[in-house]
Parts: sequence; C-alpha cells; structure tokens
Amino acid sequence: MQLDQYDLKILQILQENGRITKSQLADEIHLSVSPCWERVKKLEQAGVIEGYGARVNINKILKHTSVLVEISLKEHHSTAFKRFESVMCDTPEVTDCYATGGGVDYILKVQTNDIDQYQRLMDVWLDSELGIERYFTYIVTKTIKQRSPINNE
Amino acid sequence: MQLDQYDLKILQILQENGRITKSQLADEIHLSVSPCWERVKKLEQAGVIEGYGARVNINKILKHTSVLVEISLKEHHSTAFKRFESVMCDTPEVTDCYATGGGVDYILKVQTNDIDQYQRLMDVWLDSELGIERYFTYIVTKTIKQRSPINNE
DNA sequence: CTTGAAAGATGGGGTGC
DNA sequence: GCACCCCATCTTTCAAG
Repeated sequence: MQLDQYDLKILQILQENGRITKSQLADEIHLSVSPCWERVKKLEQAGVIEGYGARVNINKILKHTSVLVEISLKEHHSTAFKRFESVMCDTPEVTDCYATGGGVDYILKVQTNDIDQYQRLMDVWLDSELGIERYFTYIVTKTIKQRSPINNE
Repeated sequence: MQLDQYDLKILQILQENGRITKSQLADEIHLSVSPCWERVKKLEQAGVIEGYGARVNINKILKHTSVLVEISLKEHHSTAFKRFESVMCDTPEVTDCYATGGGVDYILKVQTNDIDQYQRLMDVWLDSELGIERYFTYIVTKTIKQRSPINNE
C-alpha cells in the first residue's frame, strides 16, 4: 500500500482524535469531503486503521499497580513459546507482551490492583506448566509517557 | 467518582469501538439514548475518557524496529529526573516510558525505522547532558500483545 | 428515564474539471 | 484523481415532561 502525505496526515489526526467528523477532517487536510472519506475507508479496509477506541484513564477509576516483568523460559522450542504466548494473550492483567533478544525471552507489562495480586498471578504461572525458568520484576513507580506513534516528520 | 455497571460497560464498549453511535451504545447497554449520552459526557468531563483515537497498525505502513531499553542515571535528584523525563516526552521515537524501582531507573519502548537509527538516538542521548550512567537494550523480535485494559470481571 | 425536535453529519449519488 | 452540488437518513445535542 502506498501512502501519500494526505494519508499520513489523516492517520495522524485520527490517531489523536478518532471521533472527528469527516467534514472537519476534510477541512484539516485541505481536501473536500468525498475524497477524504474515501481515503479513510481505504485505510480501514487495508487494515492500516484497525479500529477506533476511547482512551480510558485507568487511574481515575481504580487504584492499580503496573509492573514490568522479564521472563526467561526453560525450554526454547516453538511449543513452549506458543503455550506461553497464548496464556499471555488470554490473561487480561497482561497489557503488553514482547518477545525479545538479549538475555531474556519476554518482557511484559502487567496491571493489577496491587502487588499481592500480581504475585498471586505469578505464583499461578510458576505452578502451572508454563516453563518459566526465572523472572525479574520492575515495579512501575511513575508512568512518564504512554504511546502515541506516527508523527510525520 | 462512583461508577456503576452501566458506566463500566460503556467504557468497555467505547474502548473497543470508539466510533459506535450513541444510539447503538444505548442499545447495547439497554438504556435509552439520553441517559446513556449523559453518562458518556460525565465520563469525558471527569477525565475517565481522555479522548478517542484510531488504532493504527504501524506494521502496515512502514518497516520499523521496536526496542525496550533499561536506563540508569548517574545522579538521583529531581532536576536530573525532570530533565530526563522531559526529553523522553519530547522524543517521538519514545512511545512508552516508565520510572521503576528495582535496579534501573527507567524502562522505555523506542520505535525507529531500524536499529541504526535507534543507536544514533542513543548516541545523541549519551553525548548530551542527560546523565545516563548505563543502559541495556532488548530488541523486540515479536509483539505478542499490546494493551487493552478494562475488561470487567 | 422518556419523548421530541432542531441542527448537523453520514453515505450515497451525480456532474464537471 | 479532485471539487461541488443534492438528498434521504441517521446522529447528536439539549430541552421539557
């Protein structure tokens, strides 16, 4: 898919303001409504725009704790990886999960009500057949920044 | 702020589908439009809903590399922290930044076109007066999961 | 919480450049 | 490709009951 400056601008604006009206969007990118609308539709159909969502500030509704966790597995074959990854995907407390090179196999971000609840979750993982060899926990003391990619320079 | 089941349901739905119409939303939570709309407005004004945005699949539009970086500073006083944090906030390549307890001061996620570009960014940081004592880079080889909190159980 | 109503947006269509 | 009409239908927003 080939994107021009208009498309990038559309993405940039929609990323910040997903509920902007198509006419306002058209104004901002200096196109009229129809071509603008067709670009948006194209971006959605191509899967560049996967969907729209509200940014919910979790801090306003409940006390919670975030931790970052480095995890290494005992075994390094694809079934072990697959099992681990599917458990991560199915665990709502895990908000982010990345496979990494560089000493550990995975780095996760986990959100729970408190540290106890995190530790209980970890205990369940350790007791199950997930094959965790070792893990290291970093407690998040402050969230400085949280995602907003795409900024066309 | 006190949230009831309706509000949680609203948040859950809006998080997944931020462009749903208020009438559809009202249908789904089994309320009529106006009360539903007032709840949404209240959630927005209270800052529980911070905004709306398109979920953009960055992989569809450009090749890029994500790295996770652990950073420790030389000095641990608030001006050093503030300076570091403001640079992180102003650097678009940094998508996430967390202050942590547990051996390192910060953990970041950085997105660049390639590893070279990341390394150049790091070189700039090291040469500037940011006070980085040491850092460790984990290259993300696979993104397993990426954020979707709030799931009322 | 419900109804209702005005103002505006959507999603098409079509024409012409 | 784009812009500039039109138009029926739905949505938003805010009264008043």
